[in-house]
Amino acid sequence: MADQLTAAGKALAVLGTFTRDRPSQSLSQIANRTGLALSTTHRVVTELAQWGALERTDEGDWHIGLRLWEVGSVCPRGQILRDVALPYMQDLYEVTHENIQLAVREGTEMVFVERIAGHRSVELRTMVGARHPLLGTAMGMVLLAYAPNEIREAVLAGPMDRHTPHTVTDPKTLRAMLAQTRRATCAVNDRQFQDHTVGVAAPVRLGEHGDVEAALGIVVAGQTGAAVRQLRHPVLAAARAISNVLGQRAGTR
Amino acid sequence: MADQLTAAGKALAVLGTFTRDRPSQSLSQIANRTGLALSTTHRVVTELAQWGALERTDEGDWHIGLRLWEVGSVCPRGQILRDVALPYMQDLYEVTHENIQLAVREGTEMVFVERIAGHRSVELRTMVGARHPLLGTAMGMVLLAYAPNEIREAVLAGPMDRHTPHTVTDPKTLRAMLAQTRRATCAVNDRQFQDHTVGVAAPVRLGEHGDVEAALGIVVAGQTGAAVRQLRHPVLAAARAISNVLGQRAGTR
DNA sequence: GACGCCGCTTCCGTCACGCGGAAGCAGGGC
DNA sequence: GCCCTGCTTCCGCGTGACGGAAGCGGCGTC
Repeated sequence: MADQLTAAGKALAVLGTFTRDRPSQSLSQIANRTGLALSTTHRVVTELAQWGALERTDEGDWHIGLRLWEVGSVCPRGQILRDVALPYMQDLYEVTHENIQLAVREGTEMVFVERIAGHRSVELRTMVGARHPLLGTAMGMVLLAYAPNEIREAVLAGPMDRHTPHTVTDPKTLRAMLAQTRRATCAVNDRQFQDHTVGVAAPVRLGEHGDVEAALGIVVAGQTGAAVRQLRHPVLAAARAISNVLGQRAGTR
Repeated sequence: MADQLTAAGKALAVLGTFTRDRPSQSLSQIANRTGLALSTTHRVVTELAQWGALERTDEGDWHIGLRLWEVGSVCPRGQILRDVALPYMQDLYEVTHENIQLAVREGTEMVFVERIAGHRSVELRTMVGARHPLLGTAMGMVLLAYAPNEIREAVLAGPMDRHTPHTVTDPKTLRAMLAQTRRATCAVNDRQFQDHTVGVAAPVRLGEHGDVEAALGIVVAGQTGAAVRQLRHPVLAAARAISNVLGQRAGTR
């Protein structure tokens, strides 16, 4: 994280050092990670805190402030999307009691925006706010299938992680699966990411032009075949319902 | 929103102009609201966009970017609290099918952090990310009951909105209600905010010292008396469960 | 209790970076 | 074609940001 030397850039660099794994850190840790001088860091941090972007713990460490969360929650592809989708994810969860997830594509990755995980569902590795590659999951498959060409090519040309023996890494097969995803308006991931778990995902359209930028997915344990195929309809219906609400909103804005 | 004249401050001022009601705006709108010169605004906005804090719509308007949402989601009292609480709110919702809400206190107000609202529940006015005064709601009563003295005094001395004929505005009565809230570890709001709706709320403890900084609440329509009293136990249990998880987390951090 | 270490805070002189007026540009309405 | 509005780019001036260094305070050590 080199110094671009612009004042606002330093502030953003400071904010960027906070992650889910490192939600709070001391002044010198921030200084180290940003490469800024300690005194500079101090000034920037103090100013951010004054505005409410950062807060201080009793121990003197710093963490992201509620004010910044509030502003971040105005993100159309973040909290606002989440707010619209949650009731439908809710319904879906109640029927299935499995993990329900919502993600948006950001470049060649996806960011998890919402997740409903009751106590009875499979334990998942992903977290809200986390980034994840597109390959290897049903949600990623959906996002990739409807992504612009350059994104698709970049991903298919890039490195591919093999998570399980079932992970598909052959570009030709992947292309066929993407075509199939577009045809069926939904993707199924059979143990490609984790052994014993199967995912089903469907596209959510947002924006004025109805572009697909989000995906709704469900993850279930151990089942294959007919049981999974039955999940397609509720998932598709929920995704379509969310898209409809978003479309209406865009119109009335 | 006067100019404090510091560079980072201008960037923050720009971010601060985005609200739920105004999620996207043009360059000149931002310039007007911040009081910055157009060229300055342009430079700042461009830089924020480059980092990912802002994004541009096809129409040329600006809105909060996903990157900022990601950073905001690292807020302990925001998304992280939400992630811990959601499964329990989930369970509570499934039993009741009523609105379940989570809020944290920020000064003399509260900020809604999470909300589960199925299609069958009462329509509420509040939104996730919104601020709200403490008086007049069960959740606010809980937050006020456990707030530092100076906050409590400030609120009781301040102006009080009367929402319905049932709204309590007498400081003496309010003090008695706060004491009762602490005694019962939960608050009940009988039609003080909206006619025909009743709220029940319980404290959530977070932070190392187990301070109460959040409240879990439920809002139901039309009922009073015994039906409401029965809600106290599940709400209390859920709030306690969330507090426990948060306590353990703080220990292992 | 004195010493030293470490991390945070404050100070201040220098200098480059941010500032905003003004000019240029693109769209679109009359 | 003209004007008007809103966005973008340019550039010289002056001020606010920079970071080295000194000061401070808490804590562990001898």
